[in-house]
Amino acid sequence: MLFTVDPGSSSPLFEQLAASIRGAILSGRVAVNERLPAARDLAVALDINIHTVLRAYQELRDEGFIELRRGRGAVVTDRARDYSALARDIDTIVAEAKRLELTPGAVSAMIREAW
Amino acid sequence: MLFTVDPGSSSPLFEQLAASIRGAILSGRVAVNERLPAARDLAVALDINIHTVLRAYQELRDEGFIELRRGRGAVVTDRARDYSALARDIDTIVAEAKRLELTPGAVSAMIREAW
DNA sequence: CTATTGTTATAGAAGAACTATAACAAGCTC
DNA sequence: GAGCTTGTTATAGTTCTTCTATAACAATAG
Repeated sequence: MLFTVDPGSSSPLFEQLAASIRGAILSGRVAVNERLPAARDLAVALDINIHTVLRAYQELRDEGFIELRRGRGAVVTDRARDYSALARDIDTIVAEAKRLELTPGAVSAMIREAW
Repeated sequence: MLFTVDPGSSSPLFEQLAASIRGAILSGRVAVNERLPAARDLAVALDINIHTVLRAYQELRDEGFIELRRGRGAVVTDRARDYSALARDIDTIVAEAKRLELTPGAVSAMIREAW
C-alpha cells in the first residue's frame, strides 16, 4: 500500500493519513491529475472508517493539494511545482536539528514561530 | 506576558505553552540558568490549570530544555548552544514554503517524513 | 439508467485534554 | 528547626476530539 497509518501512534489517524498522502504528492510519487483511491476503498484497505479517510481528504483539499468531486473522486491538483529546493533545505534542517539533539516537535515549533 | 496560549486553537494548551517557552529558550529570550515562573503563578497568569502548565514543563524537561526540582522551580539548562545556523535555515524554509503557498502543517509533516 | 463517489446527518463509544482538590516531598530562607 | 515555596502524585469529574457505525442524499461517469 502506498499510504499507511499507525494505529499505535499518538497523532490522530486522519492527520497521519493526510501527512502520508501529502508526502506522496510533494515527492511526486503520485502524479498530477492522478486519482487517489476512493475513500471507501482506502478505508477498507487501511481498516479504518470512511469518515476518517474523508477527513484526511478534506484537509488536503483545504491545503489545495487535491480536488474532491462526487462520482469522480479525489484528484491531485497541478500544485506540483518544483519542490526540490524545499526538500533539500528540509534535509539540511533535519540534519542540523539532529546534531543539536532537537525533536521534530521542537523544530515544528520553531517553524511556526518563524512563520 | 512572555508566554502565551490561544484557547481557540485546535492544538492542546499544553503543547502551545511548551512551544511558546521552547521558542523563547531557542531564541535566547530567556537565558540559561534563568528560572521560569512557578507553575502555580503561570497557571493563574494564563488562566489555565496548574496541571496543564506542569505538563508543558514536563515535556520541555523530557526534551532537555529545563530542569525541574521541588522548591527550586523550572530552570533553563545549558543546552543553549549555537542555534543561529538552524534559525537561518528555518527562515529560508519558511520563505520558500510561503512562496509555494504551503501551510505550516504541511511543512511540519514534511519534516517528520524526512526525519 | 445504473454504479460510483463524495457529502451530509445522526448517534454512540473511547480516549485525550482540562479542570479541581488535596495531600505529599524536596529545597530555600530566616 | 520553622515556615514557605515549588514540583510531584493521586483522585475524580467534565468537556472535547477522535473514531466508528449506519444511512440517506447528490453529483458524476459510463
